[in-house]
Amino acid sequence: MSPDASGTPPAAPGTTAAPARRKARDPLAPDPAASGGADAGFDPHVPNVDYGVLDNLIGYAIRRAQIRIYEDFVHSLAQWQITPPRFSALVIISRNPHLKLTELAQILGIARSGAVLLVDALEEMNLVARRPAPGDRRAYSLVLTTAGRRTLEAATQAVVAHDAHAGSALTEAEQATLKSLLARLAPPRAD
Amino acid sequence: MSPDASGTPPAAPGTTAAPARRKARDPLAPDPAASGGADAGFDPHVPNVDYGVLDNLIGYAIRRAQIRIYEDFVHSLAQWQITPPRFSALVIISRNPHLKLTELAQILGIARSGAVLLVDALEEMNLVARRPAPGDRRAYSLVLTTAGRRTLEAATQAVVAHDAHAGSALTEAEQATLKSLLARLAPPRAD
DNA sequence: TATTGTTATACTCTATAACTATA
DNA sequence: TATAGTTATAGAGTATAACAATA
Repeated sequence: MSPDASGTPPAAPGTTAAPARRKARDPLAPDPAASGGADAGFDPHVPNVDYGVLDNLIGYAIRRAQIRIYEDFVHSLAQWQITPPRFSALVIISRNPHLKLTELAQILGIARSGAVLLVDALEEMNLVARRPAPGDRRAYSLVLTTAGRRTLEAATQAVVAHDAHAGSALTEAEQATLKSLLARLAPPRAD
Repeated sequence: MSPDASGTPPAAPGTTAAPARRKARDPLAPDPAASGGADAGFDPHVPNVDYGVLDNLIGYAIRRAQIRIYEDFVHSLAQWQITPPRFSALVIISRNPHLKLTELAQILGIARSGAVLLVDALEEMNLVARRPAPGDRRAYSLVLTTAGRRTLEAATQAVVAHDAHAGSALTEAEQATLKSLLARLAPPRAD
C-alpha cells in the first residue's frame, strides 16, 4: 500500500510535508507472549495528560510503584556493583546454602544458563564460591565467601534503609496492609 | 589468577572434580544505574525456601505482584499483537490526540527513538496515523485511525476484565485501598 | 536415559549519539 | 542555535538448544 494510507487522507496538500517513512520490524513476530520484555518506563505521570483507563487499572498502579521503587533499589546497590538479580541470588544463597545451580535458577525463576552467568559474575567478584557437591560430581554446592557475607550484610542495610524510605509515607499498619493486599492478588488465569 | 582462586580452597582433592571455569562479562561496566534492565523473573516463591529479607521488603512484594499481573496483561493483549507499551501508547494518543512524537515519548518515559519505533509499529498495523502538525513542518500530530479506535476499545475491555480478575480476591474497598497506598509511596530520594 | 553445568546463538528492548530538515 | 524526527549502533538480559560429564 502507499506510504500514508492509514485511513486518514493527507490533510491539506499545501502545508503537508513531513519526513519520509520507512518500515519497521515486528517486535513480536516469533512469540507474542514470551521473552523477558519489561515494558517501557511509564512512571512519569506527566501533568495535564489524560491517562484514561490506565489510571483505573490495579496493574498500572502497581507498575508505577514498582518502577519508582526499583530506581531507588538499583541506586542503593550500585556502589557494590550489585544488581537486583545479584542481590536476590546472594540472599537466597545466604539463607539456603549448598544449593545447586539448577535449584538457584528455579528459585530465581530464570533459565539455568542465566544462573550460570549470574554465579559467574558473583564468583568473579569473590562473593560466591562453587564447591563440589558431596555425592554428585556433576553438581556444585553454592556458598557465600567471607567477603560475600560481609558485602551482603552491608548491601542489605542499604536496601532495607531505602525500602523503609519508600514506605515512609505510610504508617507501619498501612505498610502491613499494603503487603497483605499485594500478596492476596489473584494469580493469572489459565485462558 | 588460577581458575578456582575465589577465596575458598579446593576442598577435598580426592572428591574434587567439577567442570572448568571461564570468565564472565561485566553487565554493568559502562553505567551501573542506567539501561532498561528489568531484573530476572522472581515470582515463584518456591516452597521450603528461605527468602530472608526479601520477604520483608515492600519493593519485593510489589515486584512479585507486578510480575504476576503482567503475565495476564500480556496474554490479554496478545491476540491483537498489542504489547503493554503499545497499549499505553494507544490509550495516551486516544485521550490526548495530536501529540507530537517527542511528547508521547516524554509521557511514556521512553527515548524519542523508542517512540519512533513504537509508532512505526502502530502505524504499520494501521492503528495510528502520523498527520502533519499544523504550524510546524518538522513535527507530526498523532491520531488514532478508525481501526485504532476499534481495536483499542476491544483491547481495553479485555484488559479491564483481566485487571478485574487480578483484583477479584479483594473487595472493592480493598482494591481502592491498595491503589491509594501504592500511590502514596514515597518517590526515590536524591542521594 | 536423565540430569548438571556449560556454551553458543539469537532475539527483544532500550539508550546514545549522530544526522536532516526544519524552526 | 535549538528542536522534531530519524537512524545506526551498541549494550544488557533472556531464552533455546545442543553438548560433555556424570548419574
